[in-house]
Amino acid sequence: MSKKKRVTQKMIAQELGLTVTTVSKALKDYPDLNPATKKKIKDLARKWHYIPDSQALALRSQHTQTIGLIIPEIVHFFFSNVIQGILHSAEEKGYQLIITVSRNDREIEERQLELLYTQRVDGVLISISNETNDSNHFRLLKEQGVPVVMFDKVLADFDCKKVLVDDFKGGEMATQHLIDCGCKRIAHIRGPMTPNNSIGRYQGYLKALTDNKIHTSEELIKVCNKVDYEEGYKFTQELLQLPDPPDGIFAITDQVGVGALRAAQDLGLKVPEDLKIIGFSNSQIGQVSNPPLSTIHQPGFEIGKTAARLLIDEIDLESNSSLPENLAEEYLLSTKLISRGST
Amino acid sequence: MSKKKRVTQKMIAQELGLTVTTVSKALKDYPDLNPATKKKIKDLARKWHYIPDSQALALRSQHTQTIGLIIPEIVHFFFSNVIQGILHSAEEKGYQLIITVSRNDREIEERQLELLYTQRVDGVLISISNETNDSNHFRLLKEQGVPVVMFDKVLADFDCKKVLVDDFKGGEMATQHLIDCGCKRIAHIRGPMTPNNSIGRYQGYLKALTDNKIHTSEELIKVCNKVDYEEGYKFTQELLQLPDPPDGIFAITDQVGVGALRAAQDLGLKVPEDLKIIGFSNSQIGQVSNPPLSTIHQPGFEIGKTAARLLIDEIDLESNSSLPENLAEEYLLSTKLISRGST
DNA sequence: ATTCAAAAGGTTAACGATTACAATTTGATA
DNA sequence: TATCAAATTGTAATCGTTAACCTTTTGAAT
Repeated sequence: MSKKKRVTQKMIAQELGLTVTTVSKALKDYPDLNPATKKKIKDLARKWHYIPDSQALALRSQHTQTIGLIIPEIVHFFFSNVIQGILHSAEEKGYQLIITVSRNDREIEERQLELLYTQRVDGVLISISNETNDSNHFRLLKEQGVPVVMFDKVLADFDCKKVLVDDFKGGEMATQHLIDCGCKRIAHIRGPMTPNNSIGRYQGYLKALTDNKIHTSEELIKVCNKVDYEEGYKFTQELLQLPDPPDGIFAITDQVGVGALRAAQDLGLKVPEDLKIIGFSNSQIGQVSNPPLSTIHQPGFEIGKTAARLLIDEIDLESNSSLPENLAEEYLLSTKLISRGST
Repeated sequence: MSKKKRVTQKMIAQELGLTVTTVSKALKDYPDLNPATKKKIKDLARKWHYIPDSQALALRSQHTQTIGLIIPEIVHFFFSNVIQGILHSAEEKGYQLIITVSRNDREIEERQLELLYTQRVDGVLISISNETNDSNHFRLLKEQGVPVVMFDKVLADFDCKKVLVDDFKGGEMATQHLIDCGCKRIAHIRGPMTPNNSIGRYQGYLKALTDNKIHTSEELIKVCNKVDYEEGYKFTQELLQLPDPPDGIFAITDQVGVGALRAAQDLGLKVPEDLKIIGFSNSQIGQVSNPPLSTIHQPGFEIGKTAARLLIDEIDLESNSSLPENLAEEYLLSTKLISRGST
């Protein structure tokens, strides 16, 4: 079981009859060392496979090269893509990623934030929980000057960089697409009342209708709570049983959209002939439904990549100068219409 | 911009005219302190919102309360569930999770392993990349006594705990189910030749056929490379154009299964009447296909939960005693048949 | 009054690495 | 030869926290 001790500079110094200082300098290529000594040290370090201890480095430099992430849920196509984007940028700049999940619970979110603070992450990326509508729990990080970047679900009253999908335009595009396909009476199965993206998509929907002088109607708007397949199914059943049913449905997500698709088919309707449906997100689920679901592509990877990049830039800036830079910028990433069999 | 300094024990000590030692003792509830002093310290710590610095703790204790994860890809329903399970156990035991992705590349896997080592994670969870078939890169961790637990895709020749799905039984169940539904000629669209899980499922398939005295045939077995929707579609087209086409298909994943479903429908076949199809994994995609896909449930959450728990137990044991315990155990989690419209 | 122990707090070294600031040696210049 | 600077290595403090081991004070038992 002879568990070898981890190789430290001290061990190298002892072996060569030198001080830790000299070893440290050699490994960091200080100019004021005898090249011969430097070589000896480097050779031994390589031979013994010396790897610096990031804990010690962090203690001294006050930087951990680590960023923290808080998302509402992890089993989710969109967030998986976001994580992939974040990892892309993080790797590029030599940062590690600690992942936590808030389960859409304001209290857990607060605890995770504190844990990340304890871990001394250099910055935090967060997509806010649905329950959260104030930013008090960010005070600690703010005071300490730990940069925060919010993405997807953001807090209007918190002063930081934000990376968003242009939900408004996306909603408008989706609705306009239905109109272009000949729909006259368009329903919207929307998300909960508070999160910014469900509001944005809803407003885009209204805009498109108004622009095309189509009358909006209360009975054609359904509000999801859980935003899943079942709700899509249920609300579509309701919509199709109206005296004057819709001929187009814009669903807040692909999940909901596929639920709608299924409900329509179960009621004997043909999609897209009798009813056209469009979703939002471009998740796998819509690619393989029958017919495949038209949707609005939401660039998860790009969001993650951009958010992480902005965060790391801010971290690097922070440690170089302490100039107050312009915060509170919003980065709107554009969506793309993907037209498939359902419209 | 007055960036407040992080509260340390030193600051508390200064404020109260005490030493850091006393503060440390108070916060750790040592018995040999004047209760009054202890209270003063604790009160101030709370008031100033003191939070210990885990970097300093880690340096001293040589434990980071952090585990590292390496998976081949992140945008994946199964792995998302695994992560959720891992987070569940990690949170329970007060551990943080650092996530990395190997992109199924042996070299990246090696680098990630080294990075995790640098980060001084207390243990590593890994699902091996498809490319990897030796365990040389684990030597460093092994020497240092850093526990490793492998899950899902494991390395036979590496001595550590392993958490697996019972792919063999799963494959057998899937095939048996097709037989029970009346299939006489069953095809298998399998995964690549090396990973243990694709082999296990394949062998389960063979077992079921043999047990039921059904003749196996080379032409009914297709080998995937990328294991996706497209391959499922393509191979099913080929299978259905055979002189004597199959009446049942066991697909290695739900992705592939849905591809198969679609190919069959596009060729004018009715599922399940003309052809029965079963997948593997129980991913979302199969729940919403039309008809919904029968499948074998692969308990991602449980795998993650179990693997993380085993790892953390091993870490805790390691630091208490250094008794060599029984490694190399395999934990087989059982699968479950989910029968839906496609069979 | 003397002795001793419990109570309460402090000293110091340690974890691993970095760095400002010596200290020593060497060789060149005046 | 005396002086000084360059070359090379070492000393010590620091980051935040802990813990083994002292020191001082207090008061009780003899």
